[in-house]
Amino acid sequence: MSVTEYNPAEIENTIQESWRENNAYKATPSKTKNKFYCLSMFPYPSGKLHMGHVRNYTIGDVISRFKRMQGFNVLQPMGWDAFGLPAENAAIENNVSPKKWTNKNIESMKVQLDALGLSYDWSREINTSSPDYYKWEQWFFIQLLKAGLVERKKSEVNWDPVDKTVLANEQVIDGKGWRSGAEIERKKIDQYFLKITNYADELLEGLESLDNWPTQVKVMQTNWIGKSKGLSFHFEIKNSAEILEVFTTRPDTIFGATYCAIALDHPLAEIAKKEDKLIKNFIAENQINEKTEAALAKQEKKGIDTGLKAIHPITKKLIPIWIANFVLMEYGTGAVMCVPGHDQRDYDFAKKYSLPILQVIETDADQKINDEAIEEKGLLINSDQYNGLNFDEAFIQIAKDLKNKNNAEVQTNFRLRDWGISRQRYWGCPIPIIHCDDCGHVPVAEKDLPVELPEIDENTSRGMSLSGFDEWKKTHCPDCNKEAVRETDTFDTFFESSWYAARFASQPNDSMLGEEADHWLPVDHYIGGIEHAILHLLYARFFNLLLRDQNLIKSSEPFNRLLTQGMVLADAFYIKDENQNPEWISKECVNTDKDKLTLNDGRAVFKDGMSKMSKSKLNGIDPNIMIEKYGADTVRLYMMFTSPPEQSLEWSDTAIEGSYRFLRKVWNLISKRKIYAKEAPQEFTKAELKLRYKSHQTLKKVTNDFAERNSFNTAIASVMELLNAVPDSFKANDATDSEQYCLDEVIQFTLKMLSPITPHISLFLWKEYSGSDGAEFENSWPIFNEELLKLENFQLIIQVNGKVRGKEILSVSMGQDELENLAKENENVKKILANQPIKKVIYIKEKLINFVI
RNA sequence: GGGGAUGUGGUGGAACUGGUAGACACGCUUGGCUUAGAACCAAGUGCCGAAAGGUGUGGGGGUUCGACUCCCUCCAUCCCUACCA
Repeated sequence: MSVTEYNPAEIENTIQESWRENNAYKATPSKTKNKFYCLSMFPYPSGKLHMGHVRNYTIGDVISRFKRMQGFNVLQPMGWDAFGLPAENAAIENNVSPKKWTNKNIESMKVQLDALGLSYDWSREINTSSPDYYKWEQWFFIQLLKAGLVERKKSEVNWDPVDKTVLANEQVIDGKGWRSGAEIERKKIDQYFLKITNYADELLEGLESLDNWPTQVKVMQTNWIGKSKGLSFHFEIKNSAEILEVFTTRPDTIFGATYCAIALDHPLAEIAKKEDKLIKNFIAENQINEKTEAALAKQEKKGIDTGLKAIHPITKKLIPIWIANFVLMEYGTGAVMCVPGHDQRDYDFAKKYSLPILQVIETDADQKINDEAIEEKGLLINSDQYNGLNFDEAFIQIAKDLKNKNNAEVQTNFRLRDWGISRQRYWGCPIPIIHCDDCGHVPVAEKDLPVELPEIDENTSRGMSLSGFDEWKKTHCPDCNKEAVRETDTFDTFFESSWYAARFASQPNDSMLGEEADHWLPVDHYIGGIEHAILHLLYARFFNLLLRDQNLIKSSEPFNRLLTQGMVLADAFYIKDENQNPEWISKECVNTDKDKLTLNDGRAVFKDGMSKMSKSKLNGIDPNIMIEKYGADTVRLYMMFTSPPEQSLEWSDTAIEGSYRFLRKVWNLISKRKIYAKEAPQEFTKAELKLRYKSHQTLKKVTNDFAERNSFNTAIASVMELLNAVPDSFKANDATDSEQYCLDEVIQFTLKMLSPITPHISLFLWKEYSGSDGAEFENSWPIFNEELLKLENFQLIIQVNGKVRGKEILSVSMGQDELENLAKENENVKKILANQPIKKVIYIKEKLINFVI
């Protein structure tokens, strides 16, 4: 065979063509092989693959390919999370229907994915915007409705009064509509909710079984669900028949309650504002128009006294009731008891409005509430009959005493709220409900499913919602056949992504899921961005329980093992405009002269450092261009080599050259060789045994890195080390038989170990090198020989007082006494010990000895 | 504000269970090859120091014979915060 240059484009086309022809990655249930379901979070079809996708899908593909080599029957599907806001925005901007826009994007992104050499079973492709898919979502919603897991209630949305449309949180910037710039209003409308709180306990307990999930994700979900035990009780109000219901997790601090705070729209606030103009003004001025949790928490805390006095349930003292902008009607009862001595938020508020602060908990004698609240638990003081009790004792006693007065209930509370699933949009799955004047809100008959989206008109209004489709809305009541109207809200797009994993496993035409679902489920390995740690992953776990309880699947958790990959970052550059504001520019426009960065016109360019690749910062790197330049194998190798998967990855134009160089090195070594098919030699020289040791040790490490640690960067580094360890003489033309045999071992292991990461070059070289058709190559993983890993000698590290002072190569058969004496005799060690008495000797077997003097 | 993470040479990172800090790469320096460049090959490369040696994992403190690793505290950056996906 003639030696040619490494030409990735040619190789990759050839290999990808052969995979396509052979239907190489189509998954069918097997009775002999164990199944392995590997899933990467499917993308929103924005039109262009970005480096974040490339990284995500490469990780999933490496795991899939490795498992396939280990003999598993692997299912790795891919599809499209096709509903969502960007399609509507594109429609408004470019006058193209969301459907056309989305489907075009899917087409081009599929080509891009294929160019990466990802081993997907495309026969299972899902497009969530297709009626075949969302039909079952609608059907399932109706089952949930029947099971009492759906609630219809009023809830607030962001209303843009100029564009006359509901806005997503990200479309509200500083309280204003992103297009209109109008002040956003809060509007209450009827919406559907899924009762995820019914499953709060099970979602919490389920986390304990997820041994192969990152702890951080489990902690985040635990905190998000936020289970807490507390006391629910009420205050009576002086000169009023009303009562004030509150919940607290710290009943031990009840003697420290010096005021109560209620929400702006609490019933008591409504009463108070009728009587007092100042209060009315305060409420009007403090209406919140941005309601994300972050925005609420950062706003200045303001309040006003209602003049109402609550009667402390134990001391009977009167304490004022304030209206406060940080208390929300939606959470709990919309009212809280405030203990400024032991809650920092209450403390700040009390200082601001000169409300009394009492200390009722003592942690140690010195700690006083001079500058801040004491939030730790301790013993009760200034609490009459409860003085001296600890938290648990006080909780029980106070709960009991209040209960006896018919005013308390021990309650378990969850921070988790029910899932609001209604969206006032066009490009989503229509909620299958019909509103009838006589029969109320009636589910669409199952025979009439799916409720399909209407085709869109050429000229769309600015705000996009189904409510504008008057003809489509008109229908008849499934119960009484009277004229009725359709529900015009669509599902939250998290709905689609909550069950796609199951649908990939089984997609019958006549039902939601078939028998094959339980064959593949649960997903064995799920890979996606850490940004989905809470919402998507919690909703998907919730849906899995719903599917189980509807007897559609058997497993209780959808994802056995989870890998959350970090973001892809790149350098971002900007210039300053006349107001010193940054104006982002693309890297291509920047000239580097010595240390100065400039534009062509000489203006100074500033470096922002590494930040997430984004459109707005113009720092995205186009995967296509990189694939054209270096080939998919290099891009994949770079992605896997340059950072551990969980961490963020910093793009570097020069570093990717290094990955390309390595593959060229592999090519140059192997492409000019043929397998040296002779019998194994009987004896090996020391140098040969050393290389064989390295080969098998590397294989052992790489196997562990792939299978257990998901540590691909270190796996690649060890393969590089192995190739570096081959002596030149072994590669020479006059190498001995046994040298060639050892080199063969290196080559075979190397191609196998690289195959999951760089599948094209590996398979191509294997075929050429072995002269086989490569059929078995992707289905077998080599086994290392434990015998070759036994060592006769080891290196002993000699420390004095924990500092390395010498190293000795010693036999593993040496006893500790002998070894200790030898260590003391080491020239440098001897000098430092200088005959001083040794207080202590610490010996770590075959590793280290430490003399303490 | 709350929750979660991250911080190691000029750069990306390694050190898996408390036991040699800097593997493997990128970059850089020197040399070879070349008319020249690219590519490739060889040697070197944490910092201070001529060397001996000292010092060094965001800052400060602690536990330990021994700390990148465990504890306390502070700082910086990133992610999520329920209608972006």
